[in-house]
Amino acid sequence: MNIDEKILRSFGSQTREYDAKEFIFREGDSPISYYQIVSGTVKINNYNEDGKEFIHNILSENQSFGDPMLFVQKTYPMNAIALTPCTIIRLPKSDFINMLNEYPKTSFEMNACLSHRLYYKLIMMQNMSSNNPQVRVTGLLDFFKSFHEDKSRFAFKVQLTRQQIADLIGLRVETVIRVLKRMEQNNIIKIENHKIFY
DNA sequence: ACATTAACTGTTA
DNA sequence: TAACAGTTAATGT
Repeated sequence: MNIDEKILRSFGSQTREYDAKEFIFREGDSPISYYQIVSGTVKINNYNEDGKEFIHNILSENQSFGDPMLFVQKTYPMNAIALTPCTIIRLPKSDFINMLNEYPKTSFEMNACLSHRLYYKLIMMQNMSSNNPQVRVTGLLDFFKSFHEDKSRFAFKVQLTRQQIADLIGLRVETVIRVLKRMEQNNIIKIENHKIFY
């Protein structure tokens, strides 16, 4: 979701800076705001019982996060953590609701955005239930490429580390490296000085 | 700090 | 039992 900053400001949004590694919200917190990234990257994650991290998503500029929680009376089931120093616009929940009421266009776009996420969540779930690691990696790359304009082959430069890819699909780095190497051999991706093109 | 390789272990198709 | 993901550890960029 990307809402015009002017509109957000006119409904009372505040801009705030976050340091790298700073929590923006934690599991169990009550949702109080709409969050939209102006600059920097944010990860949405969980830690399982033995402390292993699972990353749900990694977001960058012009993307929002946590917004589904503004429509249900629940606490966050995940954390949002700044990966890099970030500038983030925050719009309080009640003001966000006002905005949706007064600008039906933003409300409609919100629907489209949530639908896109729901669609890819489903696709990712199907891919994740595969024990074939290449299916999982490819599914993840498809998801991140879906935000990219140029759909042609090798046009998308993946901005994730091998470790982040592993944490996003529940595999080990070594496995991710092995799979990526095989995918390069099969001409599915291109690797240029460690950077992945899909 | 991130990526790669190698050698080994355990699981499973 | 051969393949292959995870583990550990060392090494490379």
